[in-house]
Formats: sequence, C-alpha cells, structure tokens
Amino acid sequence: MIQEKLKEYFSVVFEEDLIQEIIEVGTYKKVKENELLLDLGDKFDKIPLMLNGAIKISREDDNGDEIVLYFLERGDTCTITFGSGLTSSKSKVRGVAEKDSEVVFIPIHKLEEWLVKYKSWRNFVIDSYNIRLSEMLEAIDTLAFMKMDQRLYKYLTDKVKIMRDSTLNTTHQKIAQDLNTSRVVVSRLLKQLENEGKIKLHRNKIEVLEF
DNA sequence: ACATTAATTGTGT
DNA sequence: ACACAATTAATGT
Repeated sequence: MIQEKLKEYFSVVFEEDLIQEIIEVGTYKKVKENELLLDLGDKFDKIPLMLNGAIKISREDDNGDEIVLYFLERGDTCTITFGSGLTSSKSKVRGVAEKDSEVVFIPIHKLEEWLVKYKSWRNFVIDSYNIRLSEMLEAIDTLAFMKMDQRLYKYLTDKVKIMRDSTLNTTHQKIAQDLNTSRVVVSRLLKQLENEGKIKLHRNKIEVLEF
C-alpha cells in the first residue's frame, strides 16, 4: 500500500533502490486535517516526505501572532527541517495539516547517507531547497509590498490550488489569523471581492470564481 | 416544528 | 479597533 503510493509519486524522481530503502526505513502516517505535525521548539529525528495532501507552514512571534509562510504539497519535503535537523537544533516553524494527508517519515541519519549514495536524492534535496527558497521570497514580497486586499486574494487563490477545490471551507476569523490581521478587515475585503464578482460568500464557505 | 443559543458575518462610528 | 446588529447553523424539547 505504501509501496504503491511511493512508486506512484516518486518513481520518476528516485531510482528503484532508493525507493526500496524508503519503504524499509520510512514510517507511513496518515494525518488528519488540523493535526499538528511540528511545533515551535520541536526537535526532529525524522523528516517528512509528502505523499499527498497539504501542510501549512507558519511562523509565530513572541505575542503569539501567527503568519503563514507557505504550503507543502505532494512530493515536497520540509527543507527547513534539514538545516535544523542535521545540527539537531529546534524548529522555528510550525506545521499543521491543512487537509487529510499521507506522509512518510524518514529517520534523519538516513538522509546524510543517501545524500552521498543516491544522485537522485541529492538532486531532490537541492531542488526542493530551491523551491522552498523561492517560496520564501515570494512570501516576503507578499508581506512587504502587497496591500491587504491583494494578499487576501492571493491567499484565496493559492488555497484553491492547494485544495484542488474552488470552494473553501473556512471562516473569516481563520483567514484573519493566517494573514495576521483582524476579522473585520477580512470581512470587508471579502465583501469587496464579492462585489467585484471574483468570489461568492456563504457561511463557512467561500467560492472562488476567478483564479 | 419550534424556540433557544452559539457562532459567524455585516456595518456604522 | 470597537460595539452591536443581523444572519445562519446547531441543539434540545
């Protein structure tokens, strides 16, 4: 079962031997929506490899204000954890399942081993590091240069892509938390977007019409 | 089916 | 940002 899924998603990137090893040492886990996978200050001895679903990676400041950095999707791995994993320091981010997901955890000591052993693994890690970096830059740009209305719209469209569903089940309050703003602001801006015909509002639900 | 209550959303200041 | 009004969903009777 795990084997099939691993092959389905990774056989293009990884050689057969590596997939075999992953099957041997990795632990498969089903994660429920909203489950906390990784909290601030956690240290890890495992690295997650996403089979499907989505994980929200966010950051928190001293006041407990949270802000979303990016999402992990199928085939992604959390490369931030690499840095802190190898030096065995603490996590500076939080990871929460955005929807039901399936993940394979790999023990950290295997990662170094594979780094020299498998070319495909090396490429995978480097690639994913690059992707993560550019997502971070995008997140910075969004925070620094975009107005809240643009940020909100980007948040919605991003989420639609990740969820693969044009109707989002969420509340204004939750969005406000993710964007680190107040609910009232979100409500007003959402109303504005609705008037522009870009979205349709319901209770606990938002239909995104243009994306 | 109805009333009560809680949660979510809308609006004015 | 705050307060309050309006609307909707959830629950019990």
